[in-house]
Amino acid sequence: MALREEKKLQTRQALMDAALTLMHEGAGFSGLSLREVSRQAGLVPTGFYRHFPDLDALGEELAVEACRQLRVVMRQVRKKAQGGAAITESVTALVEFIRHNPLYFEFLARERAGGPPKVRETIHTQMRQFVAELAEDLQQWPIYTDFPRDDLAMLADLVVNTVIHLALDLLALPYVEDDAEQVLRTTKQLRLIMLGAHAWKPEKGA
Amino acid sequence: MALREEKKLQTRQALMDAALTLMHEGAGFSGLSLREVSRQAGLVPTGFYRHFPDLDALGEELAVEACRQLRVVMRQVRKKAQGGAAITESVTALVEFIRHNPLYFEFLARERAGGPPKVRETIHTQMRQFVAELAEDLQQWPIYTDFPRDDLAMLADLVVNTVIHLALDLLALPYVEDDAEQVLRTTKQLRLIMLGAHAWKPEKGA
DNA sequence: TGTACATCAGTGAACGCGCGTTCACTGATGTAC
DNA sequence: TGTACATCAGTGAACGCGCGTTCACTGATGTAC
Repeated sequence: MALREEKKLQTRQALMDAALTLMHEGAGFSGLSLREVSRQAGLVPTGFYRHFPDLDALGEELAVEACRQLRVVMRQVRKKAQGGAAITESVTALVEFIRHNPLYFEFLARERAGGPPKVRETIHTQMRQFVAELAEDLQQWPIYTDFPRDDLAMLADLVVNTVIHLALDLLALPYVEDDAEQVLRTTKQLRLIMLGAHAWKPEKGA
Repeated sequence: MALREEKKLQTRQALMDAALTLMHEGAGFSGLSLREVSRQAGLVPTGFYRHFPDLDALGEELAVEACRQLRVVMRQVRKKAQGGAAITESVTALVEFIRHNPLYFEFLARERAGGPPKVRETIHTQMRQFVAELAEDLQQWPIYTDFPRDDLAMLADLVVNTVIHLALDLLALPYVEDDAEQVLRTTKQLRLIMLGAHAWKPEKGA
């Protein structure tokens, strides 16, 4: 019972890849059809039901997988940042990762606000998780140890949002060849935020 | 030739309202059908063609109108800010406006990243315009007069993005009844950004 | 003001098409002995 | 190892349905005289 299971997983992955490919080429997830996705995956329409009850279920699975990948990136970037790397290097690492496998990130970017309710919910929950993780990370820096929890969350949210904004820009249609401008902009913004955080601490001690 | 023209405009508006309503209730713009929108507007399917060549054209019109409304809000908020109003009041003004006519803002939020190419393009162009206008406004403040243009654009982009993030949250499904937390968070973020901007100036003089 | 004609927003029937889903099936893979 | 049976991923025909779009039309509104 290994060969069969493996082949089934392959087909399942082919369906997910097919959906991502079609979404990249055309309209968003709402524009997909079950037959179209199955066709792209080299499967007869009815075969789809062996893997998902309907298209929405596949969408949710894509959301979960995309968030899993984003989590990996975030972990790497935060680790770099903790290791003392400059903001520039963290941003560069993120950009490279996004450029290397853009389809899942494009899914996140496009469906975060526009997708089906369940997909939006999954992404939203994960985002809150990321913000919480980053806030916890920040708290361990000497500069932020006496920040109130609320303010840490506020700061983390600002950082995550700024980074997501970059990701959205990088994935914008048509693909911008020259990242440099947006990357520089984001780097400056993060630096400015850090300056603000330094100035914040004494003022809002309570 | 006044009565007829007026009635036609009314029907046209009914079609746009129908699209917004259906989008609010269900999937995004890609999920709409021409027959469905016409039905909601109390029009027979073929009547649609008297007003738009196809659904995408209606989508572009929605994007233009939504941007026009957003521009009005931005103007008001910037005027308040120039009048010396606190960040808190500017944010409150924005929130009230969004709450008052949420459908166009929901369209912007959902289709900015997930909509058809032309719609995304329209919104993207408008956003750049807003950022440029804000940057110009900032330049006239005594504090920012010797900011390089690039840095002003960077700052304006950060502010606009932070505000949009709030708008997205407010329109998130299901509607959050209690704004207070998100509004406070955004207010703090803007204050922190301003602190950062103050600290920025001397450091990056060139 | 009244009449004869033009315009054109909205109607209703009809079309061919891709859709999601059902069903009975096939045949390779897996299991029991 | 070999055989007989079970599982189940993928097949292919069929269905009813809503879709976008065409066409000829109707009748109220607008215009010319």
